[in-house]
Amino acid sequence: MRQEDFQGRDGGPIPEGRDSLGVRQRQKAARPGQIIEAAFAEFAEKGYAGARLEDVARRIGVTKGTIYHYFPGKEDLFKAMVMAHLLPLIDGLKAIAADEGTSGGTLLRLLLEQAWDNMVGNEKSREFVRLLVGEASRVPVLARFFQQELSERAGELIALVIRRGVATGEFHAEADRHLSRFPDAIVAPAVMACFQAVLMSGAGLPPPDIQAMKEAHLHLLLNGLLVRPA
Amino acid sequence: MRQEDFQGRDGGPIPEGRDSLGVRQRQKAARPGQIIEAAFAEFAEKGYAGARLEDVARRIGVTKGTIYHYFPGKEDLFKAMVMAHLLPLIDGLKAIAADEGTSGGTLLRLLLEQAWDNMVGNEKSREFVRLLVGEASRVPVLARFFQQELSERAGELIALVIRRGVATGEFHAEADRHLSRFPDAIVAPAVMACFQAVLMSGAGLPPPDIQAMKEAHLHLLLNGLLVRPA
Amino acid sequence: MRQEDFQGRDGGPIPEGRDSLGVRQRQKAARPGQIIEAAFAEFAEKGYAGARLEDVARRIGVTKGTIYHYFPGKEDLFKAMVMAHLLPLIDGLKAIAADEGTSGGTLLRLLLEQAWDNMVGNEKSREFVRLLVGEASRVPVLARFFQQELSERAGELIALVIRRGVATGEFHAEADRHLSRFPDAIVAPAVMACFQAVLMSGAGLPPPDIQAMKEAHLHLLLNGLLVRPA
Amino acid sequence: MRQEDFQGRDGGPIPEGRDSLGVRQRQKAARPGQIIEAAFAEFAEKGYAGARLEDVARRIGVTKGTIYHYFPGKEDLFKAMVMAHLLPLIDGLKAIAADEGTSGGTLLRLLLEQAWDNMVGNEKSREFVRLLVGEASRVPVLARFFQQELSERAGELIALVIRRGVATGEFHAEADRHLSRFPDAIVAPAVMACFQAVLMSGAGLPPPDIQAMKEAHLHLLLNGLLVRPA
DNA sequence: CATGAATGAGGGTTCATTCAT
DNA sequence: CATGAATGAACCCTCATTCAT
Repeated sequence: MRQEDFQGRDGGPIPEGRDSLGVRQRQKAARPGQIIEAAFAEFAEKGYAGARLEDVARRIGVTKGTIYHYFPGKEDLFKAMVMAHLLPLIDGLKAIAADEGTSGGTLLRLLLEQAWDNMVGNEKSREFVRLLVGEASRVPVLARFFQQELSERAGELIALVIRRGVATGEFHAEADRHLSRFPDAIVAPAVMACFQAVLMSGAGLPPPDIQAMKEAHLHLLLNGLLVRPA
Repeated sequence: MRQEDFQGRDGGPIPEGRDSLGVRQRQKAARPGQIIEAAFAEFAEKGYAGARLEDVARRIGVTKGTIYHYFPGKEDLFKAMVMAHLLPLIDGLKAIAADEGTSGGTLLRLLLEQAWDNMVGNEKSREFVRLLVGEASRVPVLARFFQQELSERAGELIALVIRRGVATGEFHAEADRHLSRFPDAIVAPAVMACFQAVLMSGAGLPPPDIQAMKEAHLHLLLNGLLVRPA
Repeated sequence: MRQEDFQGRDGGPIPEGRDSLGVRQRQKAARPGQIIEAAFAEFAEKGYAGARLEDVARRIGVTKGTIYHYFPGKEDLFKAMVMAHLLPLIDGLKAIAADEGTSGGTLLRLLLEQAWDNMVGNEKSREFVRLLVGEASRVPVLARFFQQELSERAGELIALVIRRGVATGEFHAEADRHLSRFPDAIVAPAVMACFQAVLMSGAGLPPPDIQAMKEAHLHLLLNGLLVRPA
Repeated sequence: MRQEDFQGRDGGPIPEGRDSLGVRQRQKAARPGQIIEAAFAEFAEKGYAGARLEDVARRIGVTKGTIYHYFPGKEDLFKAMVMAHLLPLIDGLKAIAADEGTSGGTLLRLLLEQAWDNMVGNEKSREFVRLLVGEASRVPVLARFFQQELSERAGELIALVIRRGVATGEFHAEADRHLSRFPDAIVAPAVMACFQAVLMSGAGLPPPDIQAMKEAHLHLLLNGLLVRPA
């Protein structure tokens, strides 16, 4: 895995093929999306190095060679897969950021709601978070993209939300001062929940109660632990 | 990697070789620890499937064969390496748990202090956290061990700390009710900080200010965001 | 590449498409020639096994499938390409052979002139000679064809020329006796020049002075080295 | 096949393993030579791209992997094989060049004698000549090495021989003037004979009479064709 | 104890060939 | 006629594992 230049397969998230076309045409248009989806499942299950392109192909009923019609190689497929999952998240962030006239508290709740729904809410996204943490940092171009386009952007958005809350008197000023250095602390419990769920699943144990975790997160975040903040 | 039965390499964390023995004897006693250390470095850098035993061997100036004198195979080495890192963490937890007569607030600070120092404080432990999340959950026996011996135990300890704080009036009662379902939320920012640091490193960017992050964590945890809790 | 039966693509050297036909018709008629030309370029550059039909196709702006409309497969294309280059050479030989009433010396000069012009004179033919030597002898049907239709025929022609020269007193009798066993020795320097030029090109060095080589060949051939032939 | 830096496996031509060592040791020392020999046979038969490393391995009763203990990859093996065959030829040239006090005629005979014996005399060397012409020029580093270390050196030696013959009055002065531009013309018939033999073999025809060819070469070279040189 | 030669089962990648459109 | 998606058989190369020394 080397860095190289890098082009996400743009377009919507995992294109699915139009219609009103011959069977062959429809299949062709759908292939990249199918492959990416299968690749995600395979990479999530086995990790980057452990995944076999032949298994990716088998998941969608084609042969290895077909993958090479659409992606130059394993690494490019991995990158494209990561990008296909990252772009919607970025769009989600942009959507919230565009939401101008809202109070800090509401915006925060919106942000966390989305974080829990998009990241923790379903098995696939949890696996994706794990994959990102586990493998993407070994692919410099992905690490950089993630850091700049998502992590940093999220940080700025959170900082903005906090500042707005402070301005309206909802949040206390100390929060701004501290969290501007570590805005991700705000969403950390959601990320943590991903791992916990993935781990329980890996251990063959029953999954945790995600709704309860989400509420715990919200409550802790807003109120903290101390009875009487100094 | 399949589950199979599993035996952690007995006791101490990464045995280092006693003394008052011939050089050969001392080397022999030190080997397992050396190998485990080298294995950690290799696994952290390349991931489980991407790591090569030959490279592990080269890191300590021996050849492949030597590793097979001490470990039955790659997977066993991986397990032993994970265990060697996990056991001290468990011991740390036990030590705190044994600390009976302390107030909730102090105990919490102690707990977090240890979490930041042991997990986020140095590059190696951050990498280990990433490795655990990224790979260990694919090894059921490790996932189970981690879940039962560390995660669950930590959860209980945190719950205990909270309950004690509530009992002494330091923490408000709501905290107990919520966090008993998601005690790891308490340490989530520390874990998050690991990823952030690993990711920045992977992206070739300067590392974040960990001390500031730690303070942000503490402050947020204790005070929350809201000015006046309803 | 196996021997199998073998059919040279009929007549003319690299058919080029007549005229007074629709564009489509003209294209269609021209295709085989285009393909053969592209195939030659590709085979010469990469060798038989290293050549890719897709690259052959790309050279003339069509796709792989098109080639299969005109040739049954890679090996057949190779054979056809070799034949297309061989046939004109054979015709050249026949033309000279038909030239009855000329002296040995003139005929010899004619022969060599043609050899240098057709084989050494331009990059493509030099590459073809190399290809023939390098690959065609691994295709029995081509080796046989070349041997019988060109090599042997050339041998006979040369022998004839020598005999005629001896008869007219131009060449000494010994020449006939010896060269009847190895008539190709006469043209060997021209072949050698091909390799030398190809090799210089492969080594990234400036090409040799072909005109000077040709003169050296002629002079050596006619006069030999010794001052006073016994 | 790319150029890259390049190191011939020095040493004698195809080392063969000493003795007075354990079986394993003896085998190990012999392996590179065995592999190179097998590789030559395979490359000669199939060409570079057509050769399979597995078949090379099978020829000496080992498996594919073994080859990779001794050579980094296919191309390196090819280069090493070519070098192993080239070096002795170069040494032969040097030996002749060192032969100071001999007349031009004798030296020339010596040179040609060696050329015929080393290049045309046995099947393997003929195949090697073909391989060199057919493939080596596609490997720039080999093309360059061959050109500089063998071709050029041979040219200089031949030029020297001619000049010496001219000085002693054996050869006429014209020869020097012409052949200094194309010294390889002197040995061209020997090279030609290689192809002819390889081709006959490829065509499944009986091999030519090499001794007669050699004599034809000698005679033609010394006396030329013309009865009375103008 | 340690070495490293050897194995052999893959896994990534290529490409001639087929065939529905 | 021409396309290019899809196949599948190889082929290069890797590497965990074994074992004679």
